[in-house]
Amino acid sequence: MASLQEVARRAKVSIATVSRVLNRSDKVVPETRAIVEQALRDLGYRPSRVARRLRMKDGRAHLVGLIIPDIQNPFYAEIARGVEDAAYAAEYALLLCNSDENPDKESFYLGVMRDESVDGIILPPFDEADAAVADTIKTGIPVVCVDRSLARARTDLVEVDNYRGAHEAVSHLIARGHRHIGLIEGRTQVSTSRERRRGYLDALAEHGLAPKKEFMRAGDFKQESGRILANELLGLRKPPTALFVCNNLMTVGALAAIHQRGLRVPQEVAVVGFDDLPWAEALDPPPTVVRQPAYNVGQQAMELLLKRIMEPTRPPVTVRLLPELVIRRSS
Amino acid sequence: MASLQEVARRAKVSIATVSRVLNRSDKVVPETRAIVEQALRDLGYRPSRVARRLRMKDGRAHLVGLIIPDIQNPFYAEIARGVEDAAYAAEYALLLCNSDENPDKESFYLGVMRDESVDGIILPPFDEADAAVADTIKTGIPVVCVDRSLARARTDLVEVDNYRGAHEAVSHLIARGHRHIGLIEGRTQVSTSRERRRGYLDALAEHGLAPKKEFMRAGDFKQESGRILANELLGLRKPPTALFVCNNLMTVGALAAIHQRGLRVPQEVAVVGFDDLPWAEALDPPPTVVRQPAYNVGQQAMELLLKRIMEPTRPPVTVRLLPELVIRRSS
DNA sequence: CGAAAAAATGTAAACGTTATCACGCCGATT
DNA sequence: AATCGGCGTGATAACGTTTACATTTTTTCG
Repeated sequence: MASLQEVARRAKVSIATVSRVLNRSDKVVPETRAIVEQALRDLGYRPSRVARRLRMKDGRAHLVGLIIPDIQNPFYAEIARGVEDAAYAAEYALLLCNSDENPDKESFYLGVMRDESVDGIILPPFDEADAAVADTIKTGIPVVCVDRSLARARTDLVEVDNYRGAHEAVSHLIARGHRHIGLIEGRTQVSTSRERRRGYLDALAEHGLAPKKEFMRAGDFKQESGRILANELLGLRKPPTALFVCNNLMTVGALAAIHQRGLRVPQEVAVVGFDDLPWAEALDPPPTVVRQPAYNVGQQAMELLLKRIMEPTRPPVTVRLLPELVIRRSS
Repeated sequence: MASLQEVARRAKVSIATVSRVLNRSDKVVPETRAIVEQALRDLGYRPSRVARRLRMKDGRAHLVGLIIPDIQNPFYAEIARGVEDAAYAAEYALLLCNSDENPDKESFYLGVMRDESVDGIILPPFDEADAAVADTIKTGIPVVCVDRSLARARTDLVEVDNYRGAHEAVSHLIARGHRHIGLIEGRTQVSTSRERRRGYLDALAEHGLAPKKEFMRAGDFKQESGRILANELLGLRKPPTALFVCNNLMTVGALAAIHQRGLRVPQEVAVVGFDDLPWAEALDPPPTVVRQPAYNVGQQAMELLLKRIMEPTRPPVTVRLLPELVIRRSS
């Protein structure tokens, strides 16, 4: 509440001097410095981030934005934690928003972030052609993409090797003797979905298995669609003996569908999911999954963003992290 | 990026006029209004929230802070969603931070929020005596407490009837025939913990059961402590036949401990947890829990905060929501 | 000792808004 | 005809910082 003005008055110096002792920039003679510091303490002065941000050019707001589809999805919650911890370590605050995979919300929040003059933004773009994000990048705000990539713009990117994860998962099922493997994928506009599908197809092909159209279903990443699609697949005349489900929520939905049909896992139908689940060990059965290093994704994204803020012209880099197949009892 | 200045120049009017057409306050003659609006569009003008916030007195930043212990805890994630949705509906942005139940982090973020001149703050206080929160309230920033209450300060509060929830849970176990019921509670400085313990004790007393010290253990709300304490209880010479576990993470930990010991649920040991779990249905077994209306807590907190922002002198209110006993297969 | 150089401090502009006040113009009132 | 109100607008002072520049004080040294 106390402003520079008041501190200056109390210390009987000019506001410039106070500002100087605060920013330890120019030299201030020890005596005055002491006086000013005393006044600072007496008044419990705290600089206004708002005024500071208005005055200064880019990159020193110590505020970054994070837009994620849904904080209730543990995958994104884990990313968020990674970002947050790295931000806190660098004394940055975080403006966190849920886009709900809704372009309008994403747009709204991108606008807010521009208008708040954040130092940078971290997000998984809605899809490869995300126009709102492209526009934001044009304004010059540093953007780091996580999880999903953007087709046109060249930004820093932290992604996971989705192809490899899917390939390993499906190879694992094949190694377990499965020949009829169903695929439940997410929205196909999203780059990760397509990579996972490629991994699935290639793994099949490498083992001389022909993909079947009717075994491949696309959902929307949500639990309910996992349930519905698993039901469809298991309701076929010749159903698959194994399911590869392309994200965490849909995996839970698929398991629910399987339970509902009274099928035993993995004896009657095996399941491998993408994304680990926080309480996987307590699930029935604990599912085999492709675990993404989500915390690292967030952490590295924040570190990349900090680097870019410091050095805006640095050429964009892509960090590709490796997923890990965690074999539990559903396969 | 375009400022009022530039718009004014292009429309050949003063910045005051531009500001007027933006804030539709004073009258502007239709002709000039049209010209200005055209200029606004041409330049793609967006007002700077930062400048606006600096200039205006309290309550119009359209920015509120939310501090929660851990976004990875589904209970808080659900609260956060409730807050976020209500905020978005009112076109407020959210500054979200994790305190990790760490007073220093909480303090840091409270500071950030002061310095950002947020319109208000929503949080579960660290404990009843939370000094950092008390100080923040003194500065005049509207604060709404959720989940936990504050001893001294009189703030708006959205809480859940913890006593009742615990009472119902334990009564349910007693009705199922249990006479030896263990309690795994959280940090006892937190008001909710004590209320839940009261509910436990009263339910026992009402059925003529004497509480046993050795059946009551206090943890720190985290999964690991649930595991450890459940192990302690089940390792007693005469172990309890049922466990009442006072939050979600500790419930998962307790279930893990039980599995590890090879005990069958609910035949050998029954469990009732506090807080619902998002994938309860997929857990083994699906646990009986006291479900808190976390989404509503968040939503109502945000609405209360908005009211207070509009009317700062309104007397504080307490909203008490009812939990619901969801009986599944662990009891 | 005095002038120049160096160091410390002060002044004021700028950041992008909102809001108060003053100004000019026009029709209406005495 | 002089005055008054009202209305639309423009100038300008905040808000709380940082910083370029101006000014004052101190130090250096011939």
